This record gives sequence, structure tokens and C-alpha cells, in this order.
Amino acid sequence: MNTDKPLSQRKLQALQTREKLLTAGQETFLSNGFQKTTISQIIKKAQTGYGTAYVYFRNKDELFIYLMEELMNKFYTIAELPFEPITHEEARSLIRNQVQQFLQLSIKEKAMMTVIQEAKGISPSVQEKWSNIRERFISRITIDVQYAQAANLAKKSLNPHLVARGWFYANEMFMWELVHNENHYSIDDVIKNMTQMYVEGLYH
Amino acid sequence: MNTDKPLSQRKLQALQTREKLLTAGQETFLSNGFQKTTISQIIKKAQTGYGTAYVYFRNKDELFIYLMEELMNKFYTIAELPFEPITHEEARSLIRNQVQQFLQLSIKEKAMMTVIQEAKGISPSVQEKWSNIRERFISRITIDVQYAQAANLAKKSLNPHLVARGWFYANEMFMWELVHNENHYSIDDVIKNMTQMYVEGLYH
DNA sequence: AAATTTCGTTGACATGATGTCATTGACATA
DNA sequence: TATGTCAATGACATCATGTCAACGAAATTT
Repeated sequence: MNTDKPLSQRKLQALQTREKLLTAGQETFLSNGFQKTTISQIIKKAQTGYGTAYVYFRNKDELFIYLMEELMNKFYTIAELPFEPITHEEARSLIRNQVQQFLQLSIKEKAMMTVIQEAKGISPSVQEKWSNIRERFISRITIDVQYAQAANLAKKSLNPHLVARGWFYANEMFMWELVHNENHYSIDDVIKNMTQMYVEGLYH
Repeated sequence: MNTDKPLSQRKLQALQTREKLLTAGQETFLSNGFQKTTISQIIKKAQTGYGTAYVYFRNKDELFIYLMEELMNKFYTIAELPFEPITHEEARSLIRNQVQQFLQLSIKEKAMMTVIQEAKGISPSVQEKWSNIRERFISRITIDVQYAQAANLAKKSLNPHLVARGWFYANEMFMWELVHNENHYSIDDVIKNMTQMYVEGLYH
């Protein structure tokens, strides 16, 4: 599990400094948001000199992206959930479950998701990172749709790529809304309605 | 049509200055994007002093918002298209038509839409403006869904608010993708697939 | 038509964030 | 002990923003 680390005291300290900056960044981003967070705030909290931040990260955006990565892995796990239903009903259940996990993870990580939403509007590199997640979901959903079509569960007249994309888009937007607290709907209602529409639109 | 204008020479010049700033802004935004456009660039193109821009607009965001308004009115027209179908088929046709107009307008105004997309990620006030359009579409679609349910064309087990929201979300996201040229799909395919999924998911 | 007021216009200025770079000094190496 | 390496640093140059006191031409008053 643990690869041996031939760490000199210097390298160790460097890693610690980097880590200090990341955690200081985490805290600052969560309390101030992306836009209002400055390098000065981060290095102050990390107790390092100004230039130090630029030794480890090209800029604020890059520092933030490292913070995103851990969270992204959790999403990837959900994106890759197995999907091999035999019946219409089983399909509905698996789909509903994936939506639920996606939305619940987002809400659990609400604080960070809010900042990510803000950041992806401002920073092209953050936007691209989020785009990675999106495409990963979409290509996996595409495969699922194709599976259902091959199993004669889903209508073959529909383009699986477009179906997958449209389906994820709706999910994503509801997710941002839930994260932003602008919703006046219960999560369960959202899941139930979306799943029903999707399954009855796509499946026989 | 034309309300009488009791315009002193001063007020006239003021209006002209404002207009110069708006057109200079328009040009600059379209060629440089939102982020990279600065007040200095705008006033230089408008041939006014630096402070003048701040006389007419609180900041860059507000100037941009005035530029958005005209375009937004075109969207509102589409949002309010009449919808009173008698049959399933008529409903499908009306829906398809609305989607088509929405996407075509976006593509026709592609240059400005690209800047709007960028701006709404950066400026909260632009985001709110766009949110107005979205909610206007959604509430209108909600009414349409309710109409179809009352006419016994659509399933009554679905929540019309959530259906309308999810449907618009998918449309919006495809629209941004089309505007951004990231699409590898034809508009017609997108419209056909989305409409089919929606109608067969919602209608009996 | 002279005097006075109003107000559109202006650019210098203060502020604040960013990214760079020459320098420093503690640690590693010989 | 001497020499090198490199993590750390903060002063600096750069750039954008928003403010404000002052100017002067137009409008109004006397």
C-alpha cells in the first residue's frame, strides 16, 4: 500500500508546506468562496511567505483544482456503478439509485460544491475539470442506454449519446439547484419525477 | 408610438455619450469576451474620459446587462408562444417548434450568447438576469404541462413544476453546448431526440 | 447680457490583487 | 570545514478598479 519514501528532511518540509497551503486554501475557500479568496489570505493562514504559494501552485485556480480532485473521485465511483438490468423494473430501480447517490453526494459535499460551482464559472481550468466528470458520466450512461437497447428494453429509435447527454444535463442542473438551496422541492420528489419521465420516455 | 421628448441640448449629449459607451462596450465584449474587457478599453473606443463610464454605469457588469436586455426580449417572445393542443400529435409539434426556435435564436445570436455564458459565470448580476429568462420559460412550460394534464393528454402522476424544470434544464444545456461549438451532433437530431423523449415520457 | 447655478465630463489618485525574481539561509554533500 | 543546493521570502512592477474634486459649457436667473 505504502510505497517507501526516501524522504530527506528538506523534501519532507517541502511537502508539509505544500500541505499547509492546501488546508489553508480549503478553509479559506469554504468560508470566503472562490472569488473573494486571495493568495494573501491563504499564505497568512498557512503562515508562509507570499511567494511560497507560487512555488507550489501556478495560481489560485491550480491550488483549488488539487482540492477538487479528491471529491471528484467520489463522483467517479458513482458514475461507474454497474448497470445490467434484465427487466424494465430493474432498470428503473438501478437508475433511480444512481440519481439518488449522485444527488446525495452533492448535498453531503454541499459546501465544497457551492465553491466549485462558483469557481467553474470563473476559472476555465476548473470548468474543464468539472467537464471531465460530466463526460465521464455521460459516456457511462451512453453505454447503459446501449445495453438497454440491445436487451430490447429501450427504444432503438433514440440516439443513445443524445439521450444520455440530455438525461445527465437535467440531473446536473437539479443538482446545482439543490446545492444552492434555491429548491422548493424535496429531493425524493425530484428523483421520483425525473426517473419516471426518463424511464417512460426511453423504455418500452 | 413616440412619446414627445423635451430634450435639452445637455440631456441629448448625455444620451449620446451613454450610447457611445454602450456600442463601444458591445464591440469590445464581442471581440475580447467578458473577462478580458476592461473599462479602459471601452472608454478608449468610445472616446470619453475614464470617469465617464462610471457616471452611466455602476461597473462593467451593469453596462453589460443593458446590452443583454434587448436579446432577452427575443427570448421572452419564444417563451410565451401559445400552447393549446387538442391531440398528442399537435402537442408534439408545438413543443418541437418551441425547442427549435429557442435553439435557433441562440445560434443566430451565438457571438453574444458566448459572452453571456462567460459573464454569467463571473458576474452574479448577469447570472440573475439569465435566471430571469430561465424562470420565465419554466413557469410558462409549467402552465403548458398543466394544460396538457387537464386535457387528459399528459400523465397526471407527474409534478408539472418538476417536469417543466427538468425539460428546460436539458434544453438550456444543449443550447450552451451548441453555442460553444462543442457539439458533434446536428441541431435537428438534438431536437428530434429531446422532443421524442419528452413527449413519450410525459404524454399518454 | 451679465451673473449665477447646474451638471456632464474628466483624469489623477488611492486601493488592492497578481505574479516575478534576486536574495537569503538552513540543510545536504564532499 | 567548506561548498552547493534549494525551499522560502517579500519587495517590486504591473494592472484594473472605483472615487472625487475640479473644470467649463449649457441653462437659468436677475
